[in-house]
Amino acid sequence: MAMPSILEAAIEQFGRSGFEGASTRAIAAAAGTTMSSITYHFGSKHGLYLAAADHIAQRIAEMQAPTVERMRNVADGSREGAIAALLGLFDSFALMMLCAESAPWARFILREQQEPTEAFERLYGGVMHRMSEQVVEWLRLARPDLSEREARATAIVMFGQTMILRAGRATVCRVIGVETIDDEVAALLRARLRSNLLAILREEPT
Amino acid sequence: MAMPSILEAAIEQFGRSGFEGASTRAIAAAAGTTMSSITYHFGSKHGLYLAAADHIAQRIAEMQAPTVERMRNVADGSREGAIAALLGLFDSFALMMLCAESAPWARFILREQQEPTEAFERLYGGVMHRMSEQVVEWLRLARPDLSEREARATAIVMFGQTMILRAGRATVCRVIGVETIDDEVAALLRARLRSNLLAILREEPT
DNA sequence: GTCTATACTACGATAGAC
DNA sequence: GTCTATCGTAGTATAGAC
Repeated sequence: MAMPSILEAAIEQFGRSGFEGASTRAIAAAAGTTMSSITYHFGSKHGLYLAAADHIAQRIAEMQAPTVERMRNVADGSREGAIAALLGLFDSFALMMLCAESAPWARFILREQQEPTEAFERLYGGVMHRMSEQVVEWLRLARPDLSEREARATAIVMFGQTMILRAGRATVCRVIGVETIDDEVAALLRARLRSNLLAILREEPT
Repeated sequence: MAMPSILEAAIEQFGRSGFEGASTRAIAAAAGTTMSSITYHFGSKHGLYLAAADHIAQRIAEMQAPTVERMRNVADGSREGAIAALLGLFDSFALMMLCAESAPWARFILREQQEPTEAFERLYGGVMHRMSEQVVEWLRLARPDLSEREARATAIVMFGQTMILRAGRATVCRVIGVETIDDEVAALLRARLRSNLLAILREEPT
């Protein structure tokens, strides 16, 4: 990136070093400006941090919007429609987790997951809530045997299968035995994810 | 914790604030000593960071050792034995992810996953490698239809279902609709995890 | 709006008393 | 081994020039 915006530089630095570890000087320098312009535009280091969270939520929402729209047409209220919609949505999540752009977002979000601050409200309210409620809704159609709470718990652990592609990236590469995830390995992981999701979604009540 | 050791305080502070954000003064103060004792015992801030990684790996290995031992007896070389061993092992992982002690470890490890340093070598070599290879071995017995690489990819995404209980904790609580995960919610999540694993492990080649 | 200059605090490392 | 004292550096925030 030739010249990132202040927000992009902030996400990068906050993600790598945390709120305290990141320095406004370094963020400003990376964005090609000076520290005091951060004060001018965002009020303070804390204001910049919250703006960074909003920016991430907005970018994720934008990135997932076309797929969500498409899957809403696939989901016709039937069980098979819901299964197809969920497979499409989780594959879209997986592609996001695998793309390079999500790396700085993930660093930022994972910190907030472990130690939630006001910024987590921005992330959850900005994009996570709508996405998870949509998954739960389709999951209840796909698995009518599950109670509301069981469906919510299932949605979470299903999402975990996708999230690990980013959150556990270093271990993923080690276990597969590659330096970086190329297209071939990405296809392998997506295929396994899809297969697992199908096994879970098609399961009949016993 | 009345008076944490320097290592415990270091894991806490490094996990919360990152390597740069954490201060040796604050770590020393939390451990009830002074900054220069860190220099004396660990050489430098960096030396303390590596020692913290070793400590985490050792504690995880100790915590999982009894279950691994028990499951090695359960795994008798048969498919059903391997399935039972995997269910037991992943449930043990889940209990670790749910217990309070793993919170500071997770904060530390997740940073290293996103931005691996020398400390990740300590974590991976210290405990992750043995655990993941054991999972892959049993998975190949449970799912003989999978190739080596498919089994490795499956092991990863299966582990993701467990890891999200810690790595995505804030979102887990929101989606379930609770403030903290009590015993009842923990049981719900473990049951869903087990059910999903069974669906994946019992799937026959199509 | 964007810069320089500066006030004040906190950092890691080290030296040396005991 | 553990402490205090101190050095040089870097942090945020603010004031004010332009």
